[in-house]
Amino acid sequence: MPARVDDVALLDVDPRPTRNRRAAKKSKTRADLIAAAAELFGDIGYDEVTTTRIADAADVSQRTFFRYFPTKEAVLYGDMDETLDELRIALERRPETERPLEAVRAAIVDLRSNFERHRDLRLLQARLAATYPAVSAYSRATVQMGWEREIIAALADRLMVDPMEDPRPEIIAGAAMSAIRVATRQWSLQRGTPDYVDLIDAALAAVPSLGDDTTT
Amino acid sequence: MPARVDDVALLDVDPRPTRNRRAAKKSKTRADLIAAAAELFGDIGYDEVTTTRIADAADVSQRTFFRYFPTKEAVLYGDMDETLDELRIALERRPETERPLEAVRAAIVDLRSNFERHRDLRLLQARLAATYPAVSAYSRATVQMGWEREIIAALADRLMVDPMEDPRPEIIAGAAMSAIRVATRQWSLQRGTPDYVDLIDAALAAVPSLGDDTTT
DNA sequence: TGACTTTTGGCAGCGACTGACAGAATATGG
DNA sequence: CCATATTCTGTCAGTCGCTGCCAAAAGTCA
Repeated sequence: MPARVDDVALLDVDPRPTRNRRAAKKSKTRADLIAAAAELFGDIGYDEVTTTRIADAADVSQRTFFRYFPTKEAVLYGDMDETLDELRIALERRPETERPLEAVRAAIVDLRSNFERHRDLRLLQARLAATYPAVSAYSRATVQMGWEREIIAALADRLMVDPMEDPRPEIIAGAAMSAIRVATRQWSLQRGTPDYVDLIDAALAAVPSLGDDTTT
Repeated sequence: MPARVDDVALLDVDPRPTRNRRAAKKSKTRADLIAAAAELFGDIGYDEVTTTRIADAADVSQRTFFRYFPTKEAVLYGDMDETLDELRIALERRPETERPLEAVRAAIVDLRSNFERHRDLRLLQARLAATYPAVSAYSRATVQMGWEREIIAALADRLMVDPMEDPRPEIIAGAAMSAIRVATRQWSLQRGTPDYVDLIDAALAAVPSLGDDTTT
């Protein structure tokens, strides 16, 4: 009696208000929206999918969609906040003795588990960014800028300088982001066959002595 | 009789179809839109001005506005195509013997006349980009990406490499763009008092040996 | 259970942007 | 100078992303 399974599941739901059903429901809705969006974007394309359609697929109203994500682009990069948190932590963990660029490189290698966790989503993001100008623009202006901000903050701390005055943190971060962009493009074009982290690692290795304190 | 002046001006208009009245009218409309937009943006703000309002101020319909500019942001950066052309030419003029980053630096110094020509517009762009996320995003995703593309193409030519394979052109370009961004921010915050080109020059000087062929 | 807070849906609306079409302006050949 | 072909413009109607508002539903806590 397979129907039983559902019954049990239904009965399993505590009819009494559980302490944080709200939080659970919210994160479920959020995950549903991200999943629905990813599937629709993958199947149909980015411009071709409306926010209403995504909301319908996740069984919420369009109004609710915009309570969870500020823009249509944001739902495609639903992993961003989490990833930036991990990047920040990875950067903080690097020993002070490391040279700036080496610290960035090592921190990104530490994100390997994140990359694997979101592998399919990353491939989709890269593919859509290569196809749709709106996605490309969002990636540059919001996602990559987010990464850059974290890197700049970490490097400014390390070098003990004000990043508004000393251009070096932003320059190193810009070079690193360029390397990451190249690696991501190569990875996407090869549909994820080479290891992503290895590609980034190799691209970052092409950044020369940049960031040595000896240049001060 | 000051009225005469107008009469003469009116009579001066050749009633016969001049060979390129169209082209003249088009460039006038374009210039009018840019000027009207700049004034409104400067007085009221970016989000606060609608495209219809800009079109009205330039005495055209909103539909016509969008025949001249693909987006509202584009009219604020109406000098972009012209500037990118000048940047490309300046890069091509650099002798092959120059090291990559030095060529970029020198090419940008050569744009001094462009910067002076569009000084007020540049200050406005920088100010609005610091205030309105939409402008900031457009600046990053479209304007700065345009500069970067030119620099990458020039460096790839110089180094005789495929920029899709070798990450160095994009890395050097990314570092240079970061330096330019820092300089632009400083220039904008100081309301244009220090010379813009000098600031960029100084920021670019902070980019270390990056781009030496010796790193190959 | 009942009062309180948070989340949701529906609606109405704004503004950026687009396709279609008809009329005005302009270029071109005779 | 005129007729004709070409290009540009305004108008209109429509789509879509996104927002404020309010009332209903769901969840929390005593």
